[in-house]
Amino acid sequence: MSNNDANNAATQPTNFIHQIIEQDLEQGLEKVVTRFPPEPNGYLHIGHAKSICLNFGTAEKYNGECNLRFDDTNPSKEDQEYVDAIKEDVRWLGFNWAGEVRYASSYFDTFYSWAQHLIREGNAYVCDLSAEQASEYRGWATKPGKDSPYRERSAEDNLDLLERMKTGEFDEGSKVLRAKIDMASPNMNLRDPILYRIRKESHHQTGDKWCIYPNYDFAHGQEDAIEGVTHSVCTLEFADHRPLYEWFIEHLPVPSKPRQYEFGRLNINYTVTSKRKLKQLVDEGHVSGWNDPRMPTISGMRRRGYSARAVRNFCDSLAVAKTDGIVDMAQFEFFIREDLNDNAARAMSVLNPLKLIITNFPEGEVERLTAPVHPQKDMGTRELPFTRELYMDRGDYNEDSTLSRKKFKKLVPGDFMRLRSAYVIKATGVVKDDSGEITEVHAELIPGTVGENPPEGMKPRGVMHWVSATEGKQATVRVYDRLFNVEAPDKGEGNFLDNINPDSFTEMTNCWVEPGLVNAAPETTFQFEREGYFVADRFEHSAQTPVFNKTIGLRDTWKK
RNA sequence: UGGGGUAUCGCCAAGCGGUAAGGCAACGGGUUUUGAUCUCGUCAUGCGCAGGUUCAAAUCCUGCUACCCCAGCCA
Repeated sequence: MSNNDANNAATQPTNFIHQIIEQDLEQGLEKVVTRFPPEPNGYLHIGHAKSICLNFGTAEKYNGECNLRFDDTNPSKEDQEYVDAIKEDVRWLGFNWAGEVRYASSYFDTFYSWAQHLIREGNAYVCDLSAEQASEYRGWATKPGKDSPYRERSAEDNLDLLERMKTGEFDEGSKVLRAKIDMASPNMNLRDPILYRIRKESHHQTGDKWCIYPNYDFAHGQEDAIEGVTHSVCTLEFADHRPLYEWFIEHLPVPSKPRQYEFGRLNINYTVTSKRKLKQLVDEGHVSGWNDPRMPTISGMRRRGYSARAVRNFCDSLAVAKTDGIVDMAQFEFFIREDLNDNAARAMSVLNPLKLIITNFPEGEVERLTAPVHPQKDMGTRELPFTRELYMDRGDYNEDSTLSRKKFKKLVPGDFMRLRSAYVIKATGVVKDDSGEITEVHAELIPGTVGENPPEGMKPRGVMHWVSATEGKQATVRVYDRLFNVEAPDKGEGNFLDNINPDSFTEMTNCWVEPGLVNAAPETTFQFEREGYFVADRFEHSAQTPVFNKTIGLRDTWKK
């Protein structure tokens, strides 16, 4: 772990889960075991990152262990692709799970024998009610449910029926195994919850071995118990399930007694964190895939250029509490910029090129200037070829020379400007095409101003970036903006898709970068000075076809 | 109108009976060859509301109110 992480860990707010753990430790608990238990039915997103940092971070903090366990109890929604992606994402975030990856499906035999155990104890029964009937029998929040007519089947019959469900003798939906608890419980989860349902589907891990699959409630606590998990941390919506979680732990011969604790899931404005919605964005082509740089998925953030450290720092800054708030995207962006400012190499790139001719610099000549890779940290230097023909950004020139020096720190006719890491120049004129558009800006350099202040009276208005038109390289730059243009895209009446920002993606193919950049390895991050942070695309960048993604702009306090 | 949660600055929050931490954002000043960074400063007589207990309450009690979650053979 870097110093940065260590420092943050030291200032980390103590949360209620850590408080509980510390009490448990004082009372003799020997080892803390946590787990991150995703279902492989989609890619991980920033909300999962918080859970990952909490679970793995907690284990790390107390010298315990954290398992990565796939809660793969529903083959109809799951896929090996997701299993692979999730493993990659957890590793990329910088965490190592204890031992091998675990799968709920590898405990299916045990679950089955435990179901038989419940039946023998008179605590479970096979129910033939249809889904609709079962729903009716379940009652309403304020209305108690009524017992299923199949509730009093004999243990022998139940055992036999369950076995036949398992071997595929019955149709999907025709039978389920239910726990016999209390149809009048004010907690709906306790109204004889379903333990097994028939699903004649091939499972990504167990193939066609099973025709029945356990429900979440009949799996999760037992998985924790089998793995010796001490603190099973989940999100708030599972609080109502805790009594059921405990019921199974009490009624089954489990090897350990884990406890469940709930915390508030992470919400961020201007985005959605629901696997269902993210999948919809992918399936319907609103984004290019799960790793589209606009996606709040871990793989999307990675491709966008966010570092794992920035994501971790952000997650660690988050409170682990029971409030369900919506964190401001600006808070996340702070950590992204903080990390990139510290670690990204500086470079220059002209996004909207406008020719800048240095009229007093000889044609064909190349002056090799050097510039630091980072303005504060010692990260070495880089070579910057300076030539007669350069590119500057169109936005850095304005014909109105009456603009105040205080307010407009860019090039205007007759005034001086510093070329970053190079000369101070004076704008002397422009060339326009027939339509009146400026095609060239002409300027002359002030000799001796590289690394030196200009003579009296030539104080530059400001500093601007540039790239040699003859030595620089052409590149594609992809600019991303927020995917949704409202704070809470999934709240309110309409479809969340209606809130998609139509301008969230812009591709600029005529950008110019300093020559060294095309050789950058994919995923190398840069600060293009005065523009923002960019990353060489993980999949499409190459020396022949340089592609950079805009990660995030520089903080901009310029009041227009 | 059943059950389970939660309410402290624009946002996220600490606080666990002794007189409102911190971060983000915002707003001012300084430094600067990135309008970046860095740096200095400002930002809750107030803790959902109303009562009560106490020398002392965001913290305890009572009663309200608001919001979130639960009626999948999803997790």
